[in-house]
Order: sequence, then structure tokens, then C-alpha cells
Amino acid sequence: PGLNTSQLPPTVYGPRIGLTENSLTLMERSRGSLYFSCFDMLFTEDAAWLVKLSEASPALALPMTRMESREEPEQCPVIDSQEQGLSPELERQVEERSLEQVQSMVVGEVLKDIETACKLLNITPGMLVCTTPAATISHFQELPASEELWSEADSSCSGQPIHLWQFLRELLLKPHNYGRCIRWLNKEKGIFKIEDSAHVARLWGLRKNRPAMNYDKLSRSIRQYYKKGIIRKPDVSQRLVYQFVHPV
DNA sequence: AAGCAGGACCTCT
DNA sequence: AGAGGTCCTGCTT
Repeated sequence: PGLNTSQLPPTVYGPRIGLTENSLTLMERSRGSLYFSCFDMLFTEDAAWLVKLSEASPALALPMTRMESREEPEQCPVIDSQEQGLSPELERQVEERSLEQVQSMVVGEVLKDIETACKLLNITPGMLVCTTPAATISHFQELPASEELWSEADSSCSGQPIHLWQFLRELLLKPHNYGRCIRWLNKEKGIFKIEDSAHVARLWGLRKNRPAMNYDKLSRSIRQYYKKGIIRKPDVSQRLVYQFVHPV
């Protein structure tokens, strides 16, 4: 039996990612397309999903970007940068960064929505894969290594809120997206460096819906892991460098 | 100034 | 009870 999306209340998809009533109406009409777009978001290594989303339904993509610039203008400085006449390179960096933030926020929201859907349907992530439409399954099969897919699905659909160490691992698994803010120094030993502490903290705050999150608080949470034997400082302690006690 | 270490207390699930 | 979030003091880089 396929996943009957009509069983899901509109709130599963709608309000948290800032969709308008018009968008929801369109979504109802083209649910299949949205469905694919959401999954594409989870699996692509770049921001192509935004294009796909807008292709599927142009009205869907726009409200989200508007919402982002309305609620957190300092995090979406693309428009400002044009007014201030920044260099093309700086503009590109700013644009990439805002796209990254929007992507992260939307992915976070979608993961939470999937989590909610899993709870509502009382299913596990594995069942979700098995019950998606055939085309989605074939899309799944096209993926390369599925380690990343399962790490995301596990952390978002297990019914438990994501742990900070899981979140850090997820960022580290996507160097293409997050390599500028966090990266492996020695993956075998589990040693990683937070290159942009403010950015990582912001991403964590978005993921946990904690707008006041900063690196001071995030690092306090990391230090709680010392006792638990999850994360430690490397033998040669360096600023912003930590080590997973049990590397994958 | 920014990061680090850890205590204390709080909220949320 | 567990997992942080928040605030804090004091120390280090």
C-alpha cells in the first residue's frame, strides 16, 4: 500500500515552512511534485532543490524566501549587498551563505515534518521508504552511498530530538555544503575543526529552533560530552578543534 | 577578544 | 532522568 498523504493534516507540510494559503492550495493540486521536491532536498549535495521546487510550483519557493528575509533580515543579506555595491566575489559569498542558511532551515523543518509524519503514521523510517511511491523508490535506488541518507533519516525519524553530536556529524558528512564552517582535520581519528563558530551555532539554533543560540552555549553543550565520553579535546588541544571519542 | 573549563540552575520531553 | 539551554566566573590563547 502506498503512503496515503491525504491522511496527513495540512499542518504536517504547511505552516512551519511559511507557506501561504495559495501555496497550500497549489500544494494540494501538485502534491506529487512537492513530495519529490522535499526528498530531493534531503539528498542533493547542492541547492538544485530550490530550482526543482520552483519548477514544480513557482509559488511554493517564493514565500519561503520572503519569510526568511522578513524574520531574519540579517541572515539574508542578498538584497542589502546589492544596495551597498559589494564586490561580485563578496556578493557571491554572501549569496551562497544565505542560500546555505535557507537550505539548512528548510531541511531542518522538513526533517521535523517527516518526524511528525512518522509519529502520526506510527511508522519507522524504513517503512517510510517502503511505502513511498514507486518513482520515489527508484529515486532512492539511484543514490550513491546511502550512509548519509540513513544518518539523516535516523536522527530525524527516531522519535527522539537530534543530539548535538549527531548534528555535528551530519554537517561533517556534507563538506560540499558545510565545509566552510566545519570540516574534518582527521576523519579516521574523528578530529574536526569548527571553522566558523558563529555559523555552526546559528545552524544549530535553527535546527533546534533556538534563535538565541551562540557558540558559547553550543561549546558548553560540547563540553558536557567530555564526561559522557562522546567528544573530547584532541591530545594536542587547539582552539575550535574537537575529537569524536568513537570515530565512525 | 575569543575560546575553554566547569558549576549551577532552568526548561523541555 | 536525560539532554541540553542559559548564565556565570575564572583561566588561557
